[in-house]
Amino acid sequence: MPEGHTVRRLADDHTERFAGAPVRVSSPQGKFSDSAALLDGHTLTATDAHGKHLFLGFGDTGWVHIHLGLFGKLGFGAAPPPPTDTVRLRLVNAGHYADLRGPTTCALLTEPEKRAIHERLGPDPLRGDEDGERAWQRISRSRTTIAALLMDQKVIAGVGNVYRAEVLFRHGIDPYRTGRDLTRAEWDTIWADLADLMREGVRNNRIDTVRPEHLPEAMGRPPRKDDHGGEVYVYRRANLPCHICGTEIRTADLVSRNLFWCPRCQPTGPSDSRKG
DNA sequence: GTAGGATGCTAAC
DNA sequence: TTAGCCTCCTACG
Repeated sequence: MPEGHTVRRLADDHTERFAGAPVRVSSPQGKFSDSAALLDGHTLTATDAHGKHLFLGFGDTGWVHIHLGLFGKLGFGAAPPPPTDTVRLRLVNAGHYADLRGPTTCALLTEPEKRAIHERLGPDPLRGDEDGERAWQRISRSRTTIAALLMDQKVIAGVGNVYRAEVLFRHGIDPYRTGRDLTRAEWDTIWADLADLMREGVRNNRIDTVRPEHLPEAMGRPPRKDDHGGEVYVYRRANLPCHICGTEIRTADLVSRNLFWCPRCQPTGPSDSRKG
């Protein structure tokens, strides 16, 4: 269940558990066996995260590049259970194991190959090395909707379907407005808010976007349970009442992902590009 | 038991 | 624009 905050967290998890000592590396499933053999017994020397891409560095041997995709998972524990045929990559040391299942990508890369991946990704709000300027250069010239731009990893790295929906709600922005229709001030606010939300996501290992004053307790309503673990305004709340205004949350398919928004709190902008 | 969806992305048409 | 990747979980009979 990975957006950028999860991947940053996973990088830190690997550092805590495995960095600085030799690691047993295997691929019980077999699809990563050749590379695993090259890495087995080597020391984890570095980890890195950029957007939804995770990198595990093994000195001169190279970088393991992991992308979880939609359903990849990394599981940690103390003593490794008997491996099953879905475990693509297993790391083991004296006190820990990590099992990788179902990733879109698990490959051994050279340093230049890793660099090439960074170069095709947009700025990541969780990396301190950039502000939102590079993203704004693309957004301000684009006729694409802001909802689609936020999901484009070349524009901004690490935002997924939850943060996309939630950040637009938090700033009352109609998801169908185009990039070029956005003001600089609106974009700066979105970028800053994403950085805050995602940093909190790293800390808590879940996505919470509801401001304290809108929590059910503060609104005099019974506590609720969102099934993905965090408190959100609109994500996966289609046809339920908006926490703020009570209007039914709407949903639509946008670039084959489910979009959620409140039509009242996120009123249609001046150059609405909604179809149909 | 089975179908379908999911916090993602790419290659091919 | 569409199919494909590849795993887990839920909803539905």
